[in-house]
Amino acid sequence: MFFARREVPVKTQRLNIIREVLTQTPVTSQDELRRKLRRRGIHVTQATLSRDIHELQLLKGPRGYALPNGNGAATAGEEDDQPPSLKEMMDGFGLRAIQAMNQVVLKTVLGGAQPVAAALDLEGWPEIAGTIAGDDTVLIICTDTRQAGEVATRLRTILQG
Amino acid sequence: MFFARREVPVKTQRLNIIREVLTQTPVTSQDELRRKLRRRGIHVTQATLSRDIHELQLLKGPRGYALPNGNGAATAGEEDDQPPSLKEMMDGFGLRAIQAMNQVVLKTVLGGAQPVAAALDLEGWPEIAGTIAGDDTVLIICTDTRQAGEVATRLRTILQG
DNA sequence: ATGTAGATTGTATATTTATACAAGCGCGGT
DNA sequence: ACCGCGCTTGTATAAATATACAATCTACAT
Repeated sequence: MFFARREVPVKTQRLNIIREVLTQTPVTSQDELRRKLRRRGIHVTQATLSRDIHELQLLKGPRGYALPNGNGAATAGEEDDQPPSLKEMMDGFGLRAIQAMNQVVLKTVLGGAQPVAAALDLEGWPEIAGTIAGDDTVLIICTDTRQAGEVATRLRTILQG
Repeated sequence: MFFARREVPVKTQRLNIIREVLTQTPVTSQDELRRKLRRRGIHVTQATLSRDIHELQLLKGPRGYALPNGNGAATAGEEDDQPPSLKEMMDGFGLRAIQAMNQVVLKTVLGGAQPVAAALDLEGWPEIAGTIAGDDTVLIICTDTRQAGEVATRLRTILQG
């Protein structure tokens, strides 16, 4: 018995073929995928496919497995999209916070409003009913004036830390 | 024993809350979702959630369940024209309405704010002075606090019916 | 009221997916 | 050579998800 020279990691090759199969035919279970791969000469178990699917970050919906959105290309890429922390965003973009009745107007660098608002939403502060972001201004709506004062203070603290 | 009057399909309400929960915290299993709903007073079994998830066409990826991409509203339904009704928009995108003084903050699915605001403008409710839409938030400005309360209530009714 | 059809849900279970564990392989250092 | 380390995989099984079936419940017509 001898083995063919291994120029390419078998696994990588298999991952590529999996993606190809998915663009061609719908696949609704790992076992179905296993059978389809077998027809192409690739013989692995369901367990391996489970791991492959996880690695490819495939999504499973009612129509079966699908490639991750858009940027499907980057294979081995592994940077986590950690939700950006509010502090980071504020340090990077935030300028100042001004209270106005039950609202707080947060000025940012041009283009910074959207990301700051997103980070703020993610924090889910209870005082905040919602935010709306323009280009360099985030409007923060609080349920009442007192809460707005609270929020403004806290934002200023972050701005200075 | 008597039953509360059923003004609203319990199911629709639950579906809305599921979507909201998903925008706030990651959910990696149906049982986890079940526990999170229970904290909000909704008590159903895993089997029901499995069916709900299928109906919402949620996607499951390595990070857990996620809302369907962008145009999540358009179901298998074919006909789409006419003036988009507010109800349709709310069913498709709306999450919840929070009153804040003379304003109402309406949270929506990401990308849903613009269409919902447009539909709202089209209705021309007299209590509403104007609306501003971001990505997932519509800010509704009313002429006074009382009117805002009225609007918030009506929006919630639509969300549940 | 009574009946019927369609929805909705829970229970129990089948199906599907994830993973703990151990075996095998390839590679580099000793 | 041998050892050890990291990576990959299969087996067996745990965990998660989907579904058949039956019980209600709702709406609507009789």
